[in-house]
Amino acid sequence: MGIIESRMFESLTEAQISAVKTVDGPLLILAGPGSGKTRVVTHRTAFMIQSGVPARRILTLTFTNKAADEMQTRLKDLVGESGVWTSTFHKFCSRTLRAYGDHVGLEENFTIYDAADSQKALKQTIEEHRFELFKYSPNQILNKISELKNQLVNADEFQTRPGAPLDAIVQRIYPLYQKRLLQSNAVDFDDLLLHVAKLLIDNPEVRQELDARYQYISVDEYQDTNYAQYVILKMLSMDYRNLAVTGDPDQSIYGWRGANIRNILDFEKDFPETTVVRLEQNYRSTPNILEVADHLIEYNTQRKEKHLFTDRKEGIPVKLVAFPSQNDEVNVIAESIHRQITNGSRNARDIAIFYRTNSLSRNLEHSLRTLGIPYQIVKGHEFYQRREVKDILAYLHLINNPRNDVAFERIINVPSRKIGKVTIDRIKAYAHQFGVCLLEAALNCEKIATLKGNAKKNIKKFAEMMMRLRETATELVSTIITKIYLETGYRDVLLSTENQEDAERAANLDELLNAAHEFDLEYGELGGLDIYLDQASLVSDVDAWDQDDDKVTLMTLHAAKGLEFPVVYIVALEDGILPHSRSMETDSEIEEERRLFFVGITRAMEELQISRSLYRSQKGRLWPTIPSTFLMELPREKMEVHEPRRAGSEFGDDAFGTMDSDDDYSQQDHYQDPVFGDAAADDSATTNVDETEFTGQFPKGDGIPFEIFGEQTGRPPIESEPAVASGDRLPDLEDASAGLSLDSTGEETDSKSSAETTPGSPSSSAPLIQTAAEMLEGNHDGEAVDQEPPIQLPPSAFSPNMLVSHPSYGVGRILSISAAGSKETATVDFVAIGQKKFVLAFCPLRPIVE
DNA sequence: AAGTTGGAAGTTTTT
DNA sequence: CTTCCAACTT
Repeated sequence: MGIIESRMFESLTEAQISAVKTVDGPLLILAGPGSGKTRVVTHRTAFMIQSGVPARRILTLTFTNKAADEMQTRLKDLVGESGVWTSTFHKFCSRTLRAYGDHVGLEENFTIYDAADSQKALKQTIEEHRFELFKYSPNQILNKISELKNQLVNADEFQTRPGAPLDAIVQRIYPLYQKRLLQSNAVDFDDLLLHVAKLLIDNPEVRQELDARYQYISVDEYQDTNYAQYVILKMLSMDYRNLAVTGDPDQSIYGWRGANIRNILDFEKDFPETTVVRLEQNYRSTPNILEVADHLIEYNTQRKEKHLFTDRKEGIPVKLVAFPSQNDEVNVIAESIHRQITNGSRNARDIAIFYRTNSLSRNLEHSLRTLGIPYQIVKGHEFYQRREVKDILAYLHLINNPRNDVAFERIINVPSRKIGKVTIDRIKAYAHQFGVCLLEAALNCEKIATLKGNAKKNIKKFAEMMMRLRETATELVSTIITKIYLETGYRDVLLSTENQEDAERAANLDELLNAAHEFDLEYGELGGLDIYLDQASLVSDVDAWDQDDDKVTLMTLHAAKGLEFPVVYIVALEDGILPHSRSMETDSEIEEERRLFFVGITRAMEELQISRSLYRSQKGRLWPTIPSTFLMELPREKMEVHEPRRAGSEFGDDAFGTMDSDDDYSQQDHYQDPVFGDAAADDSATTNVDETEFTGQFPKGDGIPFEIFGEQTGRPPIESEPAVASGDRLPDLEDASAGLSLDSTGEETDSKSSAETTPGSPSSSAPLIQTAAEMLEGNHDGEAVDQEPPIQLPPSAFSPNMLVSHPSYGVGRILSISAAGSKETATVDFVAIGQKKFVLAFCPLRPIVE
């Protein structure tokens, strides 16, 4: 062992070695981002095996299959095939329940309901008992039940708080929902943990047995465990207290799912004999990136003080950029990525873009696709959420577990069998009356008096077909699926139409079959229908991410945890997005949002750009944004900042209200101003690069009036993006030097980029604004229209002889200006169409900075 | 019974 | 903007 041991340790630091060598007793590894945590855990496991711990006594728990697979692979590299069980929490619980489920009323072929299934089950419960929900949604009730389950509160244990109407409703529904799940031999996600925890609490002999089986347990991402998981770990570590947990309180981002950051903060109280190892050296990021992360996270109070350090070279500054519009944001990022890839400085796989909400990926996708940049969106559920896939899975579920009523209802009439709602209701009534599942009721359709004629015949046919399919349950999954296709004709129906969409669906079904075939090959004897369905139910988003695929990665900040990329973009640092509007109520929610941002920042190895947009569309409307408060918490003097900055002096007075001119964010005040709004402020905006003055990054006259309450004026909110004028190409990540030189010269314009972008080129001629009428006509591309969209500009922004651009008429030169004040009018000579007159206060003219 | 249409509502993160 | 659901038509 000596030789192996020394080779194994040679690449580790002292702190890491001490963690690796602590095999017995509780161990807490506080591992900062990029501190080589996975290496430590795998080396530690390898060390245990070499020290003689039987591999089957070791259990490694992670949150995602991706993480579990990686551990497995890396362990294999160290010690070869070992037989250590590496699993996600949920999968571990599922396996445990398939063996011991009888203690909690489950048969081994139970079904795992996903979120949609759970919601259907809840809705069925509500419908069946005719509950009045008042103002509450099924989802709110489900969330509450989920919360209770995470706290291991059973249906019969729930104490309502006085004066909480939701509690009262939940108290009545929860037991019935739970009863329905058990009757269907089904569990929801939370049940997987709840049942196992209860099983261990209520059955000392089982607890003892499992404790002895898993004598060495190690847990990844411990900061994200909830109470149920905590109890499970505790119960499994009573006789054999060899519990090693790894985590970072600063990366706890699943509080909303019941994760309790106290689990890690209080670990030493729970296990007083704990060995604590701190891994604070970061091997991933440059000092510049690390400092931004460190500076930010200092604002949190709920944490263990930790100081990240690194040996790495300083690298380039982190960029902080404000874009005029979200289209600019995504386009500039996409162009930047495009350049990096085409000039060979980066591979697509080196680059990632993170966002707070999935909906933000849409624009990014569009921009990347336009430039032909390969990308992958990390959203693992997507495939399994497709209708056709869910339908076939429902057949599989029903074959595996005939009591799965949700599956039954899903496919009883898919493909169409002329079985309608009335018929189904009659089956349900019978099932309810006799306490049987829907499939059994269907089998007994002869006995259902209300059914007759064709309805009865069709039901019977369906039930008999299901019984035939049931006989295939023990065959290979791919065989079962093939038989489903044959018996139901589902795939043929799709192929029989000319419909392109149906063809795609059929192709997806082929893919499903292929995947099942691969599963059969991979798992062999260890596979089987229930294992397969577990796989399908317990995928996490990040599981779908393919590290080796040479594509730009797009993912949520949540999904990004545990990963790293040389180049990272984080977008939409805006109030209400990050921090998210639904997570701004309490300090602890804000702190979690801050940790989420911290996680995003610390994924970056070499380059990082953080951006926001001055406008963002939501629900199809364009709104002005407020910068995220987190942006104020960054060490701006160490960063490369491209933010619009208020310069009231531009127009000689403080027409836009009082503000603290030293504070970039004081412009927030202007979002309240119904007349000039922030857009006016942005007009005058200068860009602050490293706190120096105007650099011309933002054009004058890109002002857009807006109404906070768009409806009140009868005019819809702005529905098109405010465009960037030519020559105002924003700095991007790979353009660091350009941005910095601007800074140093203090020059007003970026002549280099204005030369690149000719006025009138597609990227610079997007319409400033469209009226509702234009929208209706689909006039998006700046064709001349009679109606001039109203744009307000500060009067003094124009002067004779100035070059201007108009979204419809293109480029022109101002000939003269008349009648000063609010009716100030300009006569403009357009290159394309000749002279035109405009009232300056209400026209979309913008100066072209020369 | 099935398909179509209209309106309303909801939109965080995910095992 | 999207999705879901209810009411309507065929």
